[in-house]
Amino acid sequence: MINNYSAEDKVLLAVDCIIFGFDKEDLKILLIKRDFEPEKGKWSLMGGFLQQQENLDEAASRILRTLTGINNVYMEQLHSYSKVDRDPAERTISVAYYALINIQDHNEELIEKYSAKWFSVAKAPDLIFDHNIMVRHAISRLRYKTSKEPIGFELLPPKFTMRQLQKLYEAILDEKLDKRNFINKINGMDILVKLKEKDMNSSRKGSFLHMFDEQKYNRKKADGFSFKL
Amino acid sequence: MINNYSAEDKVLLAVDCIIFGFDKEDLKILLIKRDFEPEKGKWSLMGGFLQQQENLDEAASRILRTLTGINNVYMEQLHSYSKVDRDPAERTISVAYYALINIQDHNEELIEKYSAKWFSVAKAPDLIFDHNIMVRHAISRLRYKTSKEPIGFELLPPKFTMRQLQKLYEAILDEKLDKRNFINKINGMDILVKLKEKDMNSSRKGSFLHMFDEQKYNRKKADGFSFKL
DNA sequence: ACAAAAGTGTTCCCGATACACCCATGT
DNA sequence: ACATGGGTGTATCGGGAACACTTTTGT
Repeated sequence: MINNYSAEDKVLLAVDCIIFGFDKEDLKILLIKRDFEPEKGKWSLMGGFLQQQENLDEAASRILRTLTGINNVYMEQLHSYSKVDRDPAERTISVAYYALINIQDHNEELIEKYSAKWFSVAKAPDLIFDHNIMVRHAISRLRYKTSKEPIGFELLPPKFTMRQLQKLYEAILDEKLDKRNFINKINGMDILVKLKEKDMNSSRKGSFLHMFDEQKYNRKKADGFSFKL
Repeated sequence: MINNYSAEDKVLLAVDCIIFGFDKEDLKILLIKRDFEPEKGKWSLMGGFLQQQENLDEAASRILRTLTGINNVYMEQLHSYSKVDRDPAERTISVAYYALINIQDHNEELIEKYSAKWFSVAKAPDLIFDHNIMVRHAISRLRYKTSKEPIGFELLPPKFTMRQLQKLYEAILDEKLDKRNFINKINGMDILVKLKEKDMNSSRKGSFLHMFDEQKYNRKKADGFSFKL
């Protein structure tokens, strides 16, 4: 016989997404106000259930797309949460994912449809179930990961200034960084291209825009280089 | 209504355990020879299904206990694997855990009952499903984690020599370490107690036994100290 | 006497950090 | 002219890596 597994122990498997964005100074997360039970009216992460024909990564992408309209987003599986009574309605295991998006890319209509809102991580409201814990874990993972892989760029527009990049890392790490040391480190890795173009919004002098050169990074990585911040 | 979740999307949730041990020179994993379908006769990780009244950590502990007879083992959740056809018999999502045990503690009868066997990680056979990938991930996580937290001791007997500890880290990292630098680093952290007792098995001269001082470590940690190797 | 593992400090180097002034521009 | 943020280089410090000889004891 092929199928000797018992059917009695099946469970509902949810996927919840911690969606990170970065806005000028603050690291933010996108939360929804639940218009359904349980916990209707409270803030929570965007989530959904795993479907039969998809894997977890696909479910996470689908859920993210539902709320933001964006495809091809950097996402990573975080952890699975399984406390027996974590969801009062029914036994549910949740696999948390975090996503990094360029905050300008979100879709206004969808945000409205789901009563979603961006919150600075420092000022986010209490969330339902164990979602607060998930967010804490996600921030901790984000700190680790952004210091070891060049994924911070996912949170910025394609063209960004050094200052924006520094502000981003300051927001993620929640500490001030030295301007010269930061730029020296970044330039030392030689994975950005400096454009002729300047961003004139932030100062009178203007500041040069840069782009992450993914090809160059991949070549260097294949050669033994590793990103380190 | 309380329950507005659909029942159609429930899935089987498995827990698979990568059980690490250390034996003189080698990092090992405990594998079982499946005496049930699918893939009967092939090697695999020890696993089981999540039950309704337990969370994932508890399921992992239960599964480990079933095979080894040991309780209170260091375990950590690794990752969830969800490829749609990963298990040919039925859609199953698996949450992998890794465990660190003192290899001397295992129970011979249980090992025999499950046709289990210890393999050096370097010489382990091919495993069913995606278990090879799980093992690779587990080793990678183990490397990271043992360099940041004093969990390597879980793989040793309570009393161990500096040389054993070094061999352990060499096996985990798969690289030779310098004897003096290693001992200097360990002693610099001041989290071991050196016993008067010597282990006379490894050499004519004998070498002093040490123990991990968990209280001391916890006090230092609360004071801002962090383990680093 | 010799073989086999244990034990023990110092030097050197590189990467991380600290730090201050001039520039360009809009008002 | 001045206010605002942009851009740049060097000196110091500390942790990590390299490195070799003596000790003990069973044979």
